[in-house]
Amino acid sequence: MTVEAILSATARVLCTTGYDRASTNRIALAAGVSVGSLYQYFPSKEALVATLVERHTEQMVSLVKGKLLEVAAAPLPVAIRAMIDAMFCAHAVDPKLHKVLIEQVPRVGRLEKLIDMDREIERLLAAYLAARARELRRNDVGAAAIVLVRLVESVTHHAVLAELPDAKARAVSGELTDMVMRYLLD
Amino acid sequence: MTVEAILSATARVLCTTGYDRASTNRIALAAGVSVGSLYQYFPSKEALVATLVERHTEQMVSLVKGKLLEVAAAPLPVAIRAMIDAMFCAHAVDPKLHKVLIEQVPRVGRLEKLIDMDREIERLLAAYLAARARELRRNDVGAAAIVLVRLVESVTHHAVLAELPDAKARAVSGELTDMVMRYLLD
DNA sequence: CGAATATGCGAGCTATCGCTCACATCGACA
DNA sequence: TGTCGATGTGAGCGATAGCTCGCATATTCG
Repeated sequence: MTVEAILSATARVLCTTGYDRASTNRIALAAGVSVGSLYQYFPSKEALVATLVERHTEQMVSLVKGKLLEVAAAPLPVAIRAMIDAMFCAHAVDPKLHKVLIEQVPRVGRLEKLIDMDREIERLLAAYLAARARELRRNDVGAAAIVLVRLVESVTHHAVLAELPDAKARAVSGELTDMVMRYLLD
Repeated sequence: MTVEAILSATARVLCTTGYDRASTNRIALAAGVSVGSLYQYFPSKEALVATLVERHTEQMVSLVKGKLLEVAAAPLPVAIRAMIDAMFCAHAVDPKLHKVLIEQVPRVGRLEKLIDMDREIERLLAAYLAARARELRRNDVGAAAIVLVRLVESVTHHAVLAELPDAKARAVSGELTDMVMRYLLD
Protein backbone atom coordinates (compact mmCIF):
# COMPACT_ATOMS: atom_id res chain seq x y z
CA MET A 1 0.00 0.00 0.00
CA THR A 2 2.78 2.40 0.94
CA VAL A 3 4.67 1.56 -2.23
CA GLU A 4 1.59 2.22 -4.32
CA ALA A 5 1.00 5.55 -2.56
CA ILE A 6 4.59 6.57 -3.24
CA LEU A 7 4.45 5.61 -6.90
CA SER A 8 1.18 7.36 -7.61
CA ALA A 9 2.37 10.41 -5.69
CA THR A 10 5.51 10.42 -7.82
CA ALA A 11 3.41 10.48 -10.97
CA ARG A 12 1.24 13.22 -9.54
CA VAL A 13 4.13 15.41 -8.44
CA LEU A 14 5.99 14.87 -11.72
CA CYS A 15 2.93 16.03 -13.65
CA THR A 16 2.17 19.04 -11.49
CA THR A 17 5.61 20.40 -10.64
CA GLY A 18 7.86 18.94 -13.34
CA TYR A 19 10.90 16.75 -12.87
CA ASP A 20 13.24 19.42 -11.50
CA ARG A 21 10.99 20.43 -8.64
CA ALA A 22 9.95 16.86 -7.85
CA SER A 23 12.20 16.34 -4.83
CA THR A 24 12.00 13.17 -2.79
CA ASN A 25 10.75 15.19 0.18
CA ARG A 26 7.93 16.66 -1.88
CA ILE A 27 6.99 13.24 -3.21
CA ALA A 28 6.97 11.73 0.27
CA LEU A 29 4.81 14.58 1.52
CA ALA A 30 2.35 14.12 -1.35
CA ALA A 31 2.22 10.39 -0.64
CA GLY A 32 1.44 11.03 3.03
CA VAL A 33 4.58 9.24 4.24
CA SER A 34 8.00 10.41 5.36
CA VAL A 35 11.18 10.47 3.30
CA GLY A 36 12.50 7.64 5.43
CA SER A 37 9.69 5.34 4.35
CA LEU A 38 10.33 6.27 0.73
CA TYR A 39 13.95 5.20 1.06
CA GLN A 40 12.89 1.96 2.71
CA TYR A 41 11.28 0.86 -0.54
CA PHE A 42 13.38 2.64 -3.16
CA PRO A 43 17.16 2.83 -2.85
CA SER A 44 17.38 6.12 -4.75
CA LYS A 45 15.37 8.70 -6.59
CA GLU A 46 16.61 7.21 -9.85
CA ALA A 47 15.27 3.79 -8.89
CA LEU A 48 11.94 5.33 -7.91
CA VAL A 49 11.52 7.10 -11.24
CA ALA A 50 12.78 4.02 -13.08
CA THR A 51 10.08 1.91 -11.45
CA LEU A 52 7.43 4.43 -12.46
CA VAL A 53 8.74 4.55 -16.02
CA GLU A 54 8.79 0.78 -16.17
CA ARG A 55 5.20 0.57 -15.02
CA HIS A 56 4.05 3.21 -17.46
CA THR A 57 5.78 1.77 -20.53
CA GLU A 58 4.68 -1.71 -19.55
CA GLN A 59 1.08 -0.52 -19.60
CA MET A 60 1.49 1.01 -23.03
CA VAL A 61 3.39 -1.89 -24.52
CA SER A 62 1.00 -4.51 -23.17
CA LEU A 63 -1.91 -2.62 -24.68
CA VAL A 64 -0.26 -2.62 -28.10
CA LYS A 65 0.94 -6.20 -27.73
CA GLY A 66 -2.54 -7.36 -26.79
CA LYS A 67 -4.07 -5.70 -29.82
CA LEU A 68 -1.44 -7.22 -32.09
CA LEU A 69 -2.23 -10.73 -30.85
CA GLU A 70 -5.93 -10.01 -31.19
CA VAL A 71 -5.70 -9.06 -34.86
CA ALA A 72 -2.85 -11.39 -35.77
CA ALA A 73 -5.10 -13.44 -38.03
CA ALA A 74 -7.19 -10.58 -39.39
CA PRO A 75 -6.82 -9.28 -42.96
CA LEU A 76 -3.95 -6.83 -43.27
CA PRO A 77 -5.96 -3.63 -43.82
CA VAL A 78 -8.05 -4.39 -40.75
CA ALA A 79 -4.94 -5.19 -38.71
CA ILE A 80 -3.20 -1.98 -39.78
CA ARG A 81 -6.13 0.18 -38.82
CA ALA A 82 -6.43 -1.61 -35.48
CA MET A 83 -2.75 -1.21 -34.69
CA ILE A 84 -2.72 2.49 -35.41
CA ASP A 85 -5.79 2.86 -33.27
CA ALA A 86 -4.08 0.91 -30.50
CA MET A 87 -1.12 3.28 -30.63
CA PHE A 88 -3.43 6.23 -30.16
CA CYS A 89 -5.06 4.48 -27.20
CA ALA A 90 -1.67 3.67 -25.69
CA HIS A 91 -0.71 7.33 -25.76
CA ALA A 92 -4.02 8.26 -24.19
CA VAL A 93 -3.39 6.09 -21.10
CA ASP A 94 -1.75 8.93 -19.19
CA PRO A 95 -0.72 11.66 -21.63
CA LYS A 96 0.46 14.15 -19.03
CA LEU A 97 2.74 11.63 -17.35
CA HIS A 98 3.94 10.40 -20.73
CA LYS A 99 4.82 13.91 -21.75
CA VAL A 100 6.78 14.62 -18.58
CA LEU A 101 8.64 11.32 -18.76
CA ILE A 102 9.57 11.90 -22.39
CA GLU A 103 10.40 15.59 -22.21
CA GLN A 104 11.82 16.14 -18.77
CA VAL A 105 13.29 12.98 -17.34
CA PRO A 106 16.96 13.01 -18.31
CA ARG A 107 18.01 9.78 -19.97
CA VAL A 108 21.08 9.12 -17.89
CA GLY A 109 22.23 6.02 -16.06
CA ARG A 110 19.50 3.46 -15.45
CA LEU A 111 16.97 5.70 -17.16
CA GLU A 112 18.87 5.86 -20.41
CA LYS A 113 17.24 3.08 -22.38
CA LEU A 114 14.16 2.69 -20.24
CA ILE A 115 11.83 5.12 -21.90
CA ASP A 116 12.19 3.57 -25.34
CA MET A 117 9.37 1.08 -25.48
CA ASP A 118 9.74 1.32 -29.24
CA ARG A 119 12.44 -1.29 -29.26
CA GLU A 120 10.07 -4.00 -28.08
CA ILE A 121 7.24 -2.93 -30.36
CA GLU A 122 9.73 -2.95 -33.20
CA ARG A 123 10.60 -6.59 -32.54
CA LEU A 124 6.96 -7.63 -32.31
CA LEU A 125 6.14 -5.86 -35.53
CA ALA A 126 9.12 -7.33 -37.37
CA ALA A 127 7.98 -10.81 -36.37
CA TYR A 128 4.45 -10.07 -37.51
CA LEU A 129 5.62 -8.69 -40.84
CA ALA A 130 7.90 -11.66 -41.39
CA ALA A 131 4.97 -14.02 -40.85
CA ARG A 132 2.94 -12.09 -43.38
CA ALA A 133 5.77 -11.58 -45.85
CA ARG A 134 3.89 -13.13 -48.78
CA GLU A 135 1.15 -10.51 -48.63
CA LEU A 136 3.57 -7.57 -48.55
CA ARG A 137 5.62 -5.81 -51.19
CA ARG A 138 8.48 -5.49 -48.70
CA ASN A 139 11.56 -7.64 -48.41
CA ASP A 140 13.62 -6.05 -45.62
CA VAL A 141 11.19 -6.48 -42.75
CA GLY A 142 13.79 -5.23 -40.25
CA ALA A 143 14.16 -1.86 -41.92
CA ALA A 144 10.42 -1.73 -42.57
CA ALA A 145 9.69 -2.29 -38.89
CA ILE A 146 12.02 0.53 -37.88
CA VAL A 147 10.47 2.98 -40.30
CA LEU A 148 6.92 2.00 -39.44
CA VAL A 149 7.34 2.14 -35.69
CA ARG A 150 9.09 5.51 -35.91
CA LEU A 151 6.36 6.84 -38.15
CA VAL A 152 3.42 5.70 -36.09
CA GLU A 153 5.01 6.44 -32.73
CA SER A 154 6.12 9.90 -33.74
CA VAL A 155 2.84 10.94 -35.32
CA THR A 156 0.71 9.50 -32.52
CA HIS A 157 2.88 11.11 -29.91
CA HIS A 158 2.65 14.44 -31.66
CA ALA A 159 -1.09 14.22 -32.20
CA VAL A 160 -1.81 13.43 -28.56
CA LEU A 161 0.72 15.69 -26.87
CA ALA A 162 0.37 18.73 -29.12
CA GLU A 163 -3.32 18.55 -28.31
CA LEU A 164 -4.36 18.94 -31.90
CA PRO A 165 -8.00 19.93 -32.42
CA ASP A 166 -10.16 16.89 -33.05
CA ALA A 167 -10.72 17.50 -36.74
CA LYS A 168 -7.02 17.92 -37.40
CA ALA A 169 -6.21 14.84 -35.32
CA ARG A 170 -8.64 12.78 -37.38
CA ALA A 171 -7.14 14.11 -40.61
CA VAL A 172 -3.65 13.24 -39.41
CA SER A 173 -4.75 9.78 -38.35
CA GLY A 174 -6.30 9.25 -41.78
CA GLU A 175 -3.15 10.31 -43.61
CA LEU A 176 -1.13 8.06 -41.34
CA THR A 177 -3.27 5.02 -42.07
CA ASP A 178 -3.19 5.75 -45.77
CA MET A 179 0.57 6.09 -45.74
CA VAL A 180 1.10 2.76 -44.01
CA MET A 181 -1.35 1.01 -46.36
CA ARG A 182 0.36 2.31 -49.46
CA TYR A 183 3.73 1.41 -48.06
CA LEU A 184 2.91 -2.17 -47.16
CA LEU A 185 0.40 -3.16 -49.83
CA ASP A 186 0.32 -2.83 -53.60
CA MET B 1 35.24 36.27 -28.40
CA THR B 2 34.38 35.59 -24.77
CA VAL B 3 30.78 34.84 -25.68
CA GLU B 4 31.89 32.44 -28.38
CA ALA B 5 34.28 30.70 -25.97
CA ILE B 6 31.48 30.29 -23.43
CA LEU B 7 29.02 28.93 -25.98
CA SER B 8 31.42 26.41 -27.47
CA ALA B 9 32.53 25.38 -23.98
CA THR B 10 28.88 24.84 -23.07
CA ALA B 11 28.47 22.53 -26.04
CA ARG B 12 31.66 20.69 -25.15
CA VAL B 13 30.79 20.26 -21.49
CA LEU B 14 27.21 19.22 -22.30
CA CYS B 15 28.51 16.50 -24.63
CA THR B 16 31.21 15.20 -22.31
CA THR B 17 29.56 15.38 -18.90
CA GLY B 18 25.84 15.50 -19.67
CA TYR B 19 23.35 18.18 -18.69
CA ASP B 20 23.19 17.40 -14.97
CA ARG B 21 26.91 17.70 -14.37
CA ALA B 22 27.26 20.75 -16.62
CA SER B 23 27.40 23.37 -13.89
CA THR B 24 28.01 26.99 -14.74
CA ASN B 25 31.32 26.84 -12.86
CA ARG B 26 32.47 23.87 -14.92
CA ILE B 27 31.44 25.59 -18.15
CA ALA B 28 33.27 28.79 -17.21
CA LEU B 29 36.36 26.77 -16.33
CA ALA B 30 36.23 24.94 -19.66
CA ALA B 31 35.81 28.25 -21.47
CA GLY B 32 38.86 29.68 -19.73
CA VAL B 33 36.86 32.47 -18.10
CA SER B 34 35.34 32.96 -14.66
CA VAL B 35 31.73 32.46 -13.63
CA GLY B 36 31.43 36.21 -13.27
CA SER B 37 32.19 36.76 -16.93
CA LEU B 38 29.68 34.09 -17.86
CA TYR B 39 26.96 35.90 -15.96
CA GLN B 40 27.95 39.18 -17.59
CA TYR B 41 26.79 37.84 -20.94
CA PHE B 42 24.08 35.38 -19.95
CA PRO B 43 21.55 36.23 -17.23
CA SER B 44 21.04 32.60 -16.24
CA LYS B 45 21.99 29.06 -17.07
CA GLU B 46 18.67 28.66 -18.82
CA ALA B 47 19.39 31.63 -21.08
CA LEU B 48 22.83 30.24 -21.85
CA VAL B 49 21.50 26.86 -22.87
CA ALA B 50 18.65 28.49 -24.75
CA THR B 51 21.12 30.48 -26.82
CA LEU B 52 23.06 27.33 -27.62
CA VAL B 53 19.89 25.49 -28.58
CA GLU B 54 18.81 28.38 -30.77
CA ARG B 55 22.14 28.41 -32.58
CA HIS B 56 22.10 24.68 -33.10
CA THR B 57 18.56 24.43 -34.42
CA GLU B 58 19.11 27.48 -36.58
CA GLN B 59 22.03 25.69 -38.21
CA MET B 60 19.97 22.60 -38.88
CA VAL B 61 16.90 24.48 -40.11
CA SER B 62 18.87 26.76 -42.41
CA LEU B 63 20.53 23.73 -43.98
CA VAL B 64 17.16 22.15 -44.73
CA LYS B 65 15.64 25.44 -45.81
CA GLY B 66 18.53 26.07 -48.19
CA LYS B 67 18.16 22.69 -49.79
CA LEU B 68 14.43 23.18 -50.20
CA LEU B 69 14.94 26.45 -52.06
CA GLU B 70 17.64 24.84 -54.14
CA VAL B 71 15.39 22.03 -55.38
CA ALA B 72 12.14 23.99 -55.40
CA ALA B 73 11.90 23.78 -59.17
CA ALA B 74 13.27 20.27 -59.58
CA PRO B 75 11.06 17.28 -60.45
CA LEU B 76 9.34 15.85 -57.39
CA PRO B 77 11.24 12.55 -57.11
CA VAL B 78 14.53 14.43 -57.26
CA ALA B 79 13.33 16.95 -54.70
CA ILE B 80 12.15 14.25 -52.31
CA ARG B 81 15.45 12.42 -52.44
CA ALA B 82 17.32 15.68 -51.90
CA MET B 83 15.19 16.68 -48.93
CA ILE B 84 15.63 13.35 -47.17
CA ASP B 85 19.33 13.59 -47.79
CA ALA B 86 19.34 17.11 -46.37
CA MET B 87 17.64 15.88 -43.21
CA PHE B 88 20.37 13.28 -42.76
CA CYS B 89 22.99 15.99 -43.25
CA ALA B 90 21.26 18.27 -40.78
CA HIS B 91 21.40 15.58 -38.12
CA ALA B 92 25.05 15.00 -38.89
CA VAL B 93 26.00 18.62 -38.10
CA ASP B 94 26.69 17.85 -34.45
CA PRO B 95 25.05 14.55 -33.54
CA LYS B 96 26.45 14.35 -30.02
CA LEU B 97 25.21 17.80 -29.12
CA HIS B 98 21.88 17.11 -30.79
CA LYS B 99 21.47 13.94 -28.78
CA VAL B 100 22.21 15.67 -25.48
CA LEU B 101 19.90 18.58 -26.26
CA ILE B 102 17.07 16.25 -27.20
CA GLU B 103 17.49 13.64 -24.50
CA GLN B 104 18.79 15.48 -21.48
CA VAL B 105 17.83 19.14 -21.58
CA PRO B 106 14.52 19.39 -19.73
CA ARG B 107 11.90 21.26 -21.74
CA VAL B 108 10.83 23.68 -19.09
CA GLY B 109 10.34 27.44 -19.17
CA ARG B 110 12.10 29.15 -22.03
CA LEU B 111 13.41 25.80 -23.27
CA GLU B 112 9.98 24.27 -23.67
CA LYS B 113 9.26 24.95 -27.31
CA LEU B 114 12.77 25.79 -28.37
CA ILE B 115 14.03 22.40 -29.39
CA ASP B 116 11.21 21.77 -31.84
CA MET B 117 12.61 22.99 -35.12
CA ASP B 118 10.04 20.73 -36.74
CA ARG B 119 7.40 23.40 -36.54
CA GLU B 120 9.24 25.65 -38.95
CA ILE B 121 10.15 22.86 -41.34
CA GLU B 122 6.52 21.82 -41.26
CA ARG B 123 5.40 25.24 -42.43
CA LEU B 124 7.97 25.35 -45.21
CA LEU B 125 6.98 21.92 -46.41
CA ALA B 126 3.27 22.71 -46.33
CA ALA B 127 3.89 25.75 -48.52
CA TYR B 128 5.96 23.69 -50.92
CA LEU B 129 3.33 20.96 -51.14
CA ALA B 130 0.58 23.52 -51.69
CA ALA B 131 2.53 25.00 -54.59
CA ARG B 132 2.90 21.55 -56.09
CA ALA B 133 -0.60 20.38 -55.31
CA ARG B 134 -1.44 19.49 -58.91
CA GLU B 135 1.31 16.87 -59.06
CA LEU B 136 0.28 15.17 -55.80
CA ARG B 137 -2.46 12.78 -54.87
CA ARG B 138 -2.95 14.62 -51.59
CA ASN B 139 -5.53 17.21 -50.71
CA ASP B 140 -4.92 18.05 -47.06
CA VAL B 141 -1.40 19.45 -47.33
CA GLY B 142 -1.45 20.52 -43.67
CA ALA B 143 -1.98 17.01 -42.36
CA ALA B 144 0.39 15.63 -44.99
CA ALA B 145 3.13 18.02 -43.86
CA ILE B 146 2.72 16.93 -40.24
CA VAL B 147 2.92 13.27 -41.08
CA LEU B 148 5.84 13.70 -43.45
CA VAL B 149 7.93 15.83 -41.13
CA ARG B 150 7.30 13.48 -38.22
CA LEU B 151 8.26 10.51 -40.37
CA VAL B 152 11.44 11.90 -41.80
CA GLU B 153 12.56 13.64 -38.63
CA SER B 154 11.95 10.61 -36.45
CA VAL B 155 13.62 8.11 -38.74
CA THR B 156 16.59 10.33 -39.47
CA HIS B 157 17.03 11.09 -35.82
CA HIS B 158 16.90 7.42 -34.95
CA ALA B 159 19.27 6.38 -37.73
CA VAL B 160 21.91 8.92 -36.76
CA LEU B 161 21.63 8.74 -32.98
CA ALA B 162 21.21 5.00 -32.59
CA GLU B 163 24.42 4.74 -34.59
CA LEU B 164 23.01 2.11 -36.90
CA PRO B 165 25.59 0.14 -38.90
CA ASP B 166 26.07 1.64 -42.33
CA ALA B 167 24.28 -1.09 -44.26
CA LYS B 168 21.25 -0.90 -42.01
CA ALA B 169 21.22 2.91 -42.21
CA ARG B 170 21.23 2.74 -45.99
CA ALA B 171 18.40 0.21 -45.96
CA VAL B 172 16.37 2.42 -43.65
CA SER B 173 17.03 5.47 -45.77
CA GLY B 174 15.89 3.54 -48.84
CA GLU B 175 12.67 2.42 -47.20
CA LEU B 176 12.08 5.97 -46.06
CA THR B 177 12.45 7.41 -49.53
CA ASP B 178 10.24 4.73 -50.98
CA MET B 179 7.58 5.38 -48.40
CA VAL B 180 7.46 9.10 -49.09
CA MET B 181 7.38 8.53 -52.86
CA ARG B 182 4.47 6.14 -52.64
CA TYR B 183 2.64 8.46 -50.30
CA LEU B 184 2.94 11.57 -52.41
CA LEU B 185 2.89 10.21 -55.96
CA ASP B 186 0.63 7.77 -57.75
C1' DC C 1 49.65 60.68 -17.73
C1' DG C 2 45.30 59.94 -15.35
C1' DA C 3 40.48 59.51 -15.19
C1' DA C 4 36.70 56.87 -16.61
C1' DT C 5 34.59 53.07 -18.44
C1' DA C 6 34.36 48.24 -19.86
C1' DT C 7 35.62 43.79 -18.98
C1' DG C 8 37.15 39.93 -16.12
C1' DC C 9 37.67 37.69 -11.64
C1' DG C 10 36.54 34.08 -7.98
C1' DA C 11 35.55 33.40 -2.95
C1' DG C 12 31.55 32.66 -0.99
C1' DC C 13 26.29 33.21 -0.12
C1' DT C 14 21.94 31.00 -0.01
C1' DA C 15 18.99 27.48 -1.31
C1' DT C 16 17.95 23.04 -2.24
C1' DC C 17 18.92 18.52 -3.16
C1' DG C 18 19.36 13.37 -2.21
C1' DC C 19 19.81 10.77 1.50
C1' DT C 20 20.83 8.87 6.65
C1' DC C 21 20.02 7.37 11.19
C1' DA C 22 18.64 7.49 15.90
C1' DC C 23 14.30 6.99 17.49
C1' DA C 24 8.95 6.25 17.90
C1' DT C 25 5.09 3.35 16.89
C1' DC C 26 2.68 -0.78 15.63
C1' DG C 27 1.25 -5.60 15.70
C1' DA C 28 1.97 -10.65 16.40
C1' DC C 29 2.96 -13.95 19.55
C1' DA C 30 4.41 -16.19 24.04
C1' DT D 1 1.54 -8.04 29.57
C1' DG D 2 6.06 -7.78 27.91
C1' DT D 3 9.24 -8.74 23.99
C1' DC D 4 10.76 -8.22 19.48
C1' DG D 5 10.92 -7.54 14.60
C1' DA D 6 8.71 -4.76 11.06
C1' DT D 7 7.37 -0.46 9.66
C1' DG D 8 7.30 4.55 9.80
C1' DT D 9 9.41 9.14 11.23
C1' DG D 10 11.68 13.72 10.28
C1' DA D 11 15.51 16.76 11.83
C1' DG D 12 19.50 17.34 9.80
C1' DC D 13 24.04 16.14 7.19
C1' DG D 14 27.14 16.81 3.38
C1' DA D 15 27.35 18.13 -1.24
C1' DT D 16 26.51 20.90 -4.92
C1' DA D 17 23.93 24.02 -7.52
C1' DG D 18 23.03 28.75 -9.47
C1' DC D 19 24.30 33.08 -8.79
C1' DT D 20 26.29 37.77 -6.52
C1' DC D 21 29.36 41.39 -5.51
C1' DG D 22 33.43 43.81 -4.11
C1' DC D 23 37.48 44.18 -6.39
C1' DA D 24 41.43 43.78 -10.03
C1' DT D 25 42.77 44.51 -14.60
C1' DA D 26 42.50 46.19 -19.36
C1' DT D 27 41.20 49.73 -22.72
C1' DT D 28 39.84 54.14 -24.36
C1' DC D 29 39.70 58.76 -24.11
C1' DG D 30 41.08 64.14 -23.14
